[in-house]
Amino acid sequence: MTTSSVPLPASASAASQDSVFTEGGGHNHLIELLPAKDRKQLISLCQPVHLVLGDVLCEPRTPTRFAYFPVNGFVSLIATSTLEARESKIQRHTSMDVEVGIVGREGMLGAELVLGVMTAPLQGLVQGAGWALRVETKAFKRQLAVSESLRLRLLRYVYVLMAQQATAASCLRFHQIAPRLARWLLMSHDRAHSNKFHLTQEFLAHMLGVRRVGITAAASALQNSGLISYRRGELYVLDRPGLEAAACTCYGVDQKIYDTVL
Amino acid sequence: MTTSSVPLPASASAASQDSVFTEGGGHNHLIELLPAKDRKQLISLCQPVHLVLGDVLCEPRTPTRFAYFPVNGFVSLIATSTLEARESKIQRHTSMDVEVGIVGREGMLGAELVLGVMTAPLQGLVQGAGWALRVETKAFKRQLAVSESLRLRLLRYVYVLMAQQATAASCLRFHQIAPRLARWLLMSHDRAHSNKFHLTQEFLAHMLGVRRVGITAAASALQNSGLISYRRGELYVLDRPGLEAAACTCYGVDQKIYDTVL
DNA sequence: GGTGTTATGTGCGCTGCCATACAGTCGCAG
DNA sequence: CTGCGACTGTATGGCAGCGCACATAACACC
Repeated sequence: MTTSSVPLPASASAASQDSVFTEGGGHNHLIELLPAKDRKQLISLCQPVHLVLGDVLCEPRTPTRFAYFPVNGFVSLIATSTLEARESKIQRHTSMDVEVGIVGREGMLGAELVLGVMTAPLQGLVQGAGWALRVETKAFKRQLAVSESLRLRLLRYVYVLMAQQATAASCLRFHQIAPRLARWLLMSHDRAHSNKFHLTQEFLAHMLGVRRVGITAAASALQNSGLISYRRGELYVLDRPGLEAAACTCYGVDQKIYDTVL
Repeated sequence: MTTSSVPLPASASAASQDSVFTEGGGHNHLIELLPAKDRKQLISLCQPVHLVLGDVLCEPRTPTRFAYFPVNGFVSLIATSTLEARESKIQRHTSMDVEVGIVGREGMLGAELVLGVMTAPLQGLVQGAGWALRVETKAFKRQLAVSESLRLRLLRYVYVLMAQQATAASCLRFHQIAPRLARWLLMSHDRAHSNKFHLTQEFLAHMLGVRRVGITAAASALQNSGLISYRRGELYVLDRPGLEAAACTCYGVDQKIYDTVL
């Protein structure tokens, strides 16, 4: 439920002991891009926290308590929709949630604070365990007020988030399960810095907003093509270029927008 | 293609002559909410322009030349997606575009400028003819720099836009054509300030990202229920409460977010 | 090793939407 | 009034994904 705020590796020596800080080269990209002074100020307000798989960091329509800058882990942004009974004669057992964005080292969770709104618009679900820098809402807003470079940088990130959501919308509407699954794996692969994922088909179904059997079919196809392999909650990316070919172009679109804007 | 920049009613007297400025009570909501000084400054930079049905005010990945504050007309934000041949053995003739947001008197087109990005993320298609206040990118950015109330207000609007897009994503994924059509009509009704629309089924299909025959079926159902009536490009809203009951809850969700944030 | 739990694979009937084609119907210009 | 273009209604066949039910496989723990 709650994020485990561990005793932490605060100093550089402690960090070098902890593999999660050494592998993949360190920091959150948004923070890394700040001028040294602003970066240090912000980091001094943050505390490292461990993101535990399955933790919910924020819920829609509830006050934002922290902003998170993922370093190693990553978080899914999930839109929840209500079921209308009239729409189907039978009760729908699969949930109506669907992922509309992913936040990893390249971004931040809590962008609404930059817009002056204290209420989270989406659910934030930890989808890859790891570390993040966390800062309290109040301190973060104070820092936003004094650090223009921070503000400007994060506003541009908000643009990226919006573009990502727009992409997600048309992707959800038009693309089939298999290409969407491939895209999802690529996006996670980028943020996990590992070829190995810990996830079940049930979870993937939840993310893509489809039935589990739909994932079974799509994942089998990808496995038979030699692009991935998986067994009981462990999934391995075997052929990344192959996955890119199998994914819908939405992957490249998102990628490109991020690169040009940030 | 281009917006017709008409000779215009610049003075108050000219405006009182022109019915579009009198009916519905006047201004753009975002502008109206500004303190008098900031409002006047902004308005002095703007020129009224006529939004012509079908005009494209901005294209994705191209520089933003103007920001628009609709007064009477309204604009659809449209995401364009590419067709992947592998996804269907037969060529798809319906377009892959879909609307992910609407901007009317309650909002603005060109919110990316507030985020410090000069490139439009989506296509802006005039969907209801009418008037808007238009301001050039450069002047607008200068004004943003000096008017904090403007900046804060518009940032909050960006939040609303994001929420709208997230809603659209899950709506596209889970809801059927008829409720989505009802929702679309309600959203347009709110912004058109009229019970009469000028639109074809072809156009509606384009907006919802479905085939025309899908619209025929859904619209027939709504007409048979006495909620709307239409013939050859003219559509009338007959029973607004009935439409609200027929629409998916996404309508209410969007509404509520706007009310609480702005 | 046995047992319960979790994860994955399969089958079946159904529905909602798709692609395509074509037939009315209305409005308008010649 | 007549022919044409634009708009709308209807029909046919197909497919992707749905709800549901159940079978198998791996692991985890005693």
